[in-house]
Amino acid sequence: MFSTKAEYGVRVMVHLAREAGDDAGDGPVPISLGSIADAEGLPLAYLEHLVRRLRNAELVESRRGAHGGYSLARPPAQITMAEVVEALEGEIAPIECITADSEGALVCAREGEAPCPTKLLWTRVQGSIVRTLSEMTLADLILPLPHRVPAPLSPPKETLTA
Amino acid sequence: MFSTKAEYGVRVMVHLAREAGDDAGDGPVPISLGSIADAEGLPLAYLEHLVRRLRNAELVESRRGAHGGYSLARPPAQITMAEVVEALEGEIAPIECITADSEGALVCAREGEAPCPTKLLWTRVQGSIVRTLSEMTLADLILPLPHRVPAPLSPPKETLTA
DNA sequence: TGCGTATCCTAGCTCCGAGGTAGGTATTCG
DNA sequence: CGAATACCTACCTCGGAGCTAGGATACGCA
Repeated sequence: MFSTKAEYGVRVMVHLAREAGDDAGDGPVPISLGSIADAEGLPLAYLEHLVRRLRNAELVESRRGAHGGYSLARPPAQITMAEVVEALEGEIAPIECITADSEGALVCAREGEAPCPTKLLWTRVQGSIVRTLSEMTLADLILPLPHRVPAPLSPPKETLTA
Repeated sequence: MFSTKAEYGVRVMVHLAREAGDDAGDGPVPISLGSIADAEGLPLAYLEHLVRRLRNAELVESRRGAHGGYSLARPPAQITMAEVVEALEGEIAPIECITADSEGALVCAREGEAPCPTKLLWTRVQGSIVRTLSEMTLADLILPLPHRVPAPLSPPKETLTA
């Protein structure tokens, strides 16, 4: 479904949000990737690749050199998880057929031919994923909130164990 | 995200639902996989693998021999897309960490250790996917319904083009 | 000024699963 | 019987996930 890119990357973002050093006049104190890799038990060299994507998406900022590191580019509440996952995984589409045009409308690739009969299904799935990710921000993840929202997630009745 | 297994398999199911021969006293007239492969432009040998999963999940029934083939095991309205996708793809989980226990509750693997800080996120995504799939049945896909439901899927404002 | 610590960049490596092929056997109809 | 079909097992190939390696560049500090 999602790869470890999303998992690791989200963990990095959460780590940055939690450990955010106080802003010392000159921007927030950056956190080195090494310390994050250590704390999370993830391979540093691999995280470097992931964090690059986050930087390209302007979700984190970096300071090079000694005592350098990364910090969030915006307050956690202004970073949606859709942005984060998108930056890490690329465009979110349940199957190839569904993609998004320049205006954000969902379209079926192979337009012109017979549109895939199952378009409706994948469109809905895509929509529900993107909506769910868009509704959450980094701020929602920095605290271990047990029951923050009243009843947003009714646990699926049948989870369909294979 | 989802593989072609889901795509092809769903198309087979839709095809079966659409072409469903009249019940001729002795159960519905089965449709050969070959004709489906032809009509959909998909490789027959590969479909055989997929349809096996559908059969194991008791979503289709088969008749062997000449004039044999497959037919739906239940009326389309009683087959949820969650069942279909689950049969084809295996358990639906956005990342490894999230799985479902015997009672259908969502749990984080590596329980006991520090639970993944991002559990809340993946749990919600999983929930929204499963819910969406569970709310649709095969019957919803057999007609090209342009706007059947009033406003179930508000198109995501930003589709986040990479 | 030079050393240590970081980010940055490019290249490559390995392994596994997706996606498909091949070829056989069993079953049923005409 | 023989054609058509489902059923089963084994195999192949290729691309991407998930790393690793090694350097170049930038910054802080003694």
